[in-house]
Amino acid sequence: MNKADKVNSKNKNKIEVKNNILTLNKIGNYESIVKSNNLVRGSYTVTANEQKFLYKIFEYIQENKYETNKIVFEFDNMLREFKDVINKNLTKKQFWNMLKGLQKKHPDIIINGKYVSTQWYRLIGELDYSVVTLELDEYIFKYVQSQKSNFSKLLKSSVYNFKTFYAMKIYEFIRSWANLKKSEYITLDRFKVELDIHEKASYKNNFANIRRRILDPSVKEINEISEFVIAYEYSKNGKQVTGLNFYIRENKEKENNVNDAIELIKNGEGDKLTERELQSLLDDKTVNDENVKLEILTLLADKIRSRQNIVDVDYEDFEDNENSHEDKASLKEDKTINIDNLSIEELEELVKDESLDKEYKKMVEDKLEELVAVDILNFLSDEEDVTKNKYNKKKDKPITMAEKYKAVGNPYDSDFDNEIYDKFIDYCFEEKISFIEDEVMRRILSESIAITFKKIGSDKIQDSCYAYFTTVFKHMIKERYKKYKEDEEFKIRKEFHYSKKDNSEEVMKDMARDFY
DNA sequence: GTGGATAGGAAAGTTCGAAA
DNA sequence: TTTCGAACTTTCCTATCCAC
Repeated sequence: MNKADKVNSKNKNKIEVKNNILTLNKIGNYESIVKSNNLVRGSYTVTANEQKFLYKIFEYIQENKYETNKIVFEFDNMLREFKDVINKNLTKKQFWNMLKGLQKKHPDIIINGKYVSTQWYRLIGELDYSVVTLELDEYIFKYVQSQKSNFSKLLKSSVYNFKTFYAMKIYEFIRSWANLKKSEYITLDRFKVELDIHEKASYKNNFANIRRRILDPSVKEINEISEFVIAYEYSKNGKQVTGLNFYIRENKEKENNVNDAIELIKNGEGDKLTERELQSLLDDKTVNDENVKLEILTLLADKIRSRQNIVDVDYEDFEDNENSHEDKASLKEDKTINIDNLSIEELEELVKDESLDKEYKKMVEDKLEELVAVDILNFLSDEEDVTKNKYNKKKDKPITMAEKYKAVGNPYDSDFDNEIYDKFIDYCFEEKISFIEDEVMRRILSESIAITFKKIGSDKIQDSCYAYFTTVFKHMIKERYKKYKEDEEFKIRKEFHYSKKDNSEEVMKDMARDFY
């Protein structure tokens, strides 16, 4: 046993002895905070730090077995303890302002089955940073002080580690259900009320925002930090989301994983851990061994260093490479003809020249493709400039569906020309390009191609039309690639498709569509 | 004070399903 | 079957928070 282990072991003994003394003296549960479900299911919003302060007050009441709702504490002591749980510096002035700010907030708590608006506490005393007295609302005090029935136990190791208020609040819901059930249904309306978002414009008729900003981040945080693994799904009435089903199980793996990981590090096998696992260990407050922490940091630094040297050769063709632009620029200088000022006809002549340098020829072809694309756009638009999205302009009133379909056509229209569309798909596949398929795009494509055929009908224009769409879709692919490159799902899909080892046309088409 | 992260609001765009 | 409004999703901009 090395020195650090001895120190840790000694500390561990100290903690055990302390806990035993507390248990014997029935002083209280030092691992959790208890909160009435009437408070848990109340309707209120506070900031994450304010919620942590409230937890601190509740903890204070329960540890010191308060009998009255006047809570007295030394300002400096409370500030020190509070700074420990929020993990950041806070000046006395900031802490005082937070106390005053929280006083002004009005939670709706459940009293006799009904929501009643109240305030958390009244702040008694002067601004001298000495002793502070908080006079809690009598019901709030009762809901925290008395622990007879209908209470939820909140683990300190979870609540003090959450970063967002919504994660804390949803964790409280889960805690209030978890003793009884593996899943729980809550109506969306009630969920909104309890999170106090029912009157906020961005959540009122916007379930996507609730998912994106509340549900998904909170579930992620709860799964990473708390003793639960949760998931949710939503139920609908027609199109309208009406309720949420939460699925809950205990995260037994979490504790085991941490212990296993520490064991690996101690055995000198820490490099088997991923960057994410190491980061998670570093953030884990249960990891106290300074030697282990140092080793985690070293491993993490190595991982990051090695990652930065990796070149993604598979996809570099898609990259916008600064150097390649410089190469092209220098290439241009070597030539006597500057292609920037040439017309389509001149470029078409030039591209026929077989003596051209291969790279220079590619430049000429690209330029030609670009000019043809613009030409086709102008041709298709007649007088209007279709490169500008007419629906992006701000309007006094929103465009109706009738107006929209009048402009781009109704995709359910029976005149929709599937034959031309299918030809285009084949062309895309042969050229190894893919595209986003949706109703409006489908219609625009079909119409554009049809107009081109009808007006000119020559093979040349047909090729130019394809060339234009190729340009557009290559651009779309490039944009999507940038997003996908950072996306874990992309890697998983890639592995999945390669593992299929099926190169049939159908599978390849599906694959292309999936990727882009 | 500054800059990055997060939350909120608004508007454009998409999808679904009810009604004609 | 067609039309089109309601609900949902995505995107962009601004405000606020928070760490340095």
